[in-house]
Amino acid sequence: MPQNKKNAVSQSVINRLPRYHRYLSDLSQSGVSKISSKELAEIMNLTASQIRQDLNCFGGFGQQGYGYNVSALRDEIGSILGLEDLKPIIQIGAGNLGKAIATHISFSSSGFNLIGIFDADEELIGRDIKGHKVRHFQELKDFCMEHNPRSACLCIPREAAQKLAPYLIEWGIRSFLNFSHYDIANHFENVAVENVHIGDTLKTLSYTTNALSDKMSHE
Amino acid sequence: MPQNKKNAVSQSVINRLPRYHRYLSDLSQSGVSKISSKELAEIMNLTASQIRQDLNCFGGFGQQGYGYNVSALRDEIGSILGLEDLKPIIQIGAGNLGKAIATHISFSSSGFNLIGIFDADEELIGRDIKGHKVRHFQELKDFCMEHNPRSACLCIPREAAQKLAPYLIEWGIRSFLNFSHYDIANHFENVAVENVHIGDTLKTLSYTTNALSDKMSHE
DNA sequence: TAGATTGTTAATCGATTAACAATC
DNA sequence: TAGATTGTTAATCGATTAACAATC
Repeated sequence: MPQNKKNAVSQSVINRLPRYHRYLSDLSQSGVSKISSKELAEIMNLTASQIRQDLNCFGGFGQQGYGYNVSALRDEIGSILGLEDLKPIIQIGAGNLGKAIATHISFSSSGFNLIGIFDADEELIGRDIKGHKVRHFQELKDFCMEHNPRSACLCIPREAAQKLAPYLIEWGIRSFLNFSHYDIANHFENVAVENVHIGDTLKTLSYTTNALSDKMSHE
Repeated sequence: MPQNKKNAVSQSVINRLPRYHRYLSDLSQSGVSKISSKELAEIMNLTASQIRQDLNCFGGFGQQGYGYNVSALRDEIGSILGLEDLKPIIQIGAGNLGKAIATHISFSSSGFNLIGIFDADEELIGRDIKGHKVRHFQELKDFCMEHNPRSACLCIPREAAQKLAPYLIEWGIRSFLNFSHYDIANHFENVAVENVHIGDTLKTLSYTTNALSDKMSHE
């Protein structure tokens, strides 16, 4: 039972956990064994209050008068995030983006185990990406039946995602890392979706870039 | 003057603007010319109230009793985001991720104009990515002096980002699309940073995936 | 005009920060 | 013990939702 205190932990807290995990891993590897919420807050540019509040959603991991044990806390957060039990995940799409994701991202350090890569492009079928032969979409159903992945990483265009989503869900997929512009969460219930829309992020940067120039020129 | 009403628009609102823009573009292309906040809310899975509240940070773009003109509103939001004036941007890193970003992302539809790609790996120098010859880091300073980019897309590991950041800022870069784990915003002032940490997103998905299974098995 | 829907103010909700007693 | 720092409650702040008068 990973969640031992409050029943519902807010999305904002959950979104901060990976960053805590990252900083604590780094600290641990630099040989830091003990840290206070105040020190960590300084490093991460947060308030000590927020850190203590966040952690206490899951339990009391510190010691009064002392602080937190860095590696123990890192492990606790890793366990809350479910990073130890590697969940099988398939990737759909082996184009430019798909290749980069499969090569660049460490699924295994994020709680998943990449077990297959699929594409529709004959050109790509059979190629090797990180030790995985790219398989044809035709094999998807049988593969899902056999290996029971519950998660998928979608590196395909919106139309393909829209077409494929109902099948994936029928075949047991329940959680998605979604790079497509198809809004899965709006169309299906009881699915977990994380969208990565780099174009949207760039547009936000466009706004803040302009706002920054405005600000600087008014000073 | 893009911001004509309130002085400070919250980050939450700004983060929603690209999604509005995307949906309105799609609607416009599907031939929809008029929409009410209620209808748009339904499609986007938001509340009508939030949409009206968000838009009114920037001005009154609708018409009482009628609703909003889809393409006009799309253009207004595009203009707020600064998508028309293409800001020169350079990309640092032409590895797997860099290649995918440069190929996959349309900078020009997000307010930027990619003017150069750089890497340190001799192996990659001179290669062509989307019509850009990959240049060596050595050329960075002169290139910045000549073309005056203010923005950079960092597709390099943390150590490289940490080493390079002070130089980039010295050479005039003020805004970053940051794929590295180096926390630029913590170390420099008056810079605009958007971080893309796909590993963090995956870890969040790991949590929600487990939470979902728990939920489903308790029903 | 009557109906619809905005722009905007007020009420609610949730998240962050501050404060402090508990305790190592 | 005295000092430090947590866990936790209370206060503040901001964001979302509801309500409604203005108006097309």
